[in-house]
Amino acid sequence: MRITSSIEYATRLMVTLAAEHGKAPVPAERLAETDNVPADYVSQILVKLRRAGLVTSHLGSSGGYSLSRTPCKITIEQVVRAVDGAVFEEVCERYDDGAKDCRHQGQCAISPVWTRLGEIVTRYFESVTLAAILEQKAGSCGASPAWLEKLAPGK
Amino acid sequence: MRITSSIEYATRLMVTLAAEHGKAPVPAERLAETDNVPADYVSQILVKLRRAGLVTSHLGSSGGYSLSRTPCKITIEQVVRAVDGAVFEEVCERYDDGAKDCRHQGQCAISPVWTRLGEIVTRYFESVTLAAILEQKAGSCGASPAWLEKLAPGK
DNA sequence: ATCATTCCTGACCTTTTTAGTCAAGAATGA
DNA sequence: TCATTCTTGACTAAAAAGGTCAGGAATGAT
Repeated sequence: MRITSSIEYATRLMVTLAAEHGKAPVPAERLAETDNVPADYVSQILVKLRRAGLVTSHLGSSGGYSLSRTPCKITIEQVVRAVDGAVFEEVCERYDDGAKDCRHQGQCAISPVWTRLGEIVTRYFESVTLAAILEQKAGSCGASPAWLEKLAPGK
Repeated sequence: MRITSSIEYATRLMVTLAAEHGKAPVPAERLAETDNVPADYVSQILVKLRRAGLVTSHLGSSGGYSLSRTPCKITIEQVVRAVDGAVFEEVCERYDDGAKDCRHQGQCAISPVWTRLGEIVTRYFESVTLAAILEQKAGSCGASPAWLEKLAPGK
């Protein structure tokens, strides 16, 4: 299981745009340099982010991209969904030719394990906003943000 | 993000073996049929599970595979690690040519997000045992097992 | 108006990973 | 002794990830 380059890159771009929020739009080319992302790839990712309504594009000279809303209102969940389509893919029926003899139906107890995992991951991603990441970066708030707090129960 | 076929298949095999725990070893071919996994693929997966010490093989006629310990002591985390090598791969440096100009070092605030996710996923997998899945399957205990309980805090 | 800037679209390519197959061989128990 | 069952490792095919490219259209600056 791993974080794809699209997700990593998209997150970098969004964090950078968050830092520039309120200022002038940032051209894709500058984002590519700043965030160390291949120039032709960055455009593709930005298109997805735009279609998802997370960023706004401005044509013409001194154009570029900017966040379409405040960094507080944008979560990693939204970023991941924008570039990958879904945070967690359904497992059911993927590994069973059609649905015949599917181990995931009726009495199967395995699929709930994956479904639950998807919920947990989604829940976590929803709890992390661009603003929180930025805050962490600036080191402006001493204490760790909520999403970095220790897990509650057992070891 | 998704569950690979290896993980899904390995889990099916382990659950089936858990159900047969204490009885005679189960041949790979029978596992393939029972769990609807390609026959030649099942052996490969079982080899990994054996090398990880999760199952024991018995040669000769009436041989086969059996769990190497009680289903209570085997977690999904162990199964995933056995077939995929790691539950969650490090993100750092994967997307930065070498380490030069790496966004993941020093002041970068993104990598902790992924690291934390890895911890959460690992923690979850560690909480799910084969015994728990089996119990759920049998419907023997009315209430949901711990790992299916509602998440604690906010919506 | 013109023109450099910047985004838009979609096709294309390469590499890596996933998923699955195959065959020869060695150990074991009946 | 021999059918059964695992062992090993190489091999292949398909899908996904990762990245490139080119032609075009919109916009703002001058």
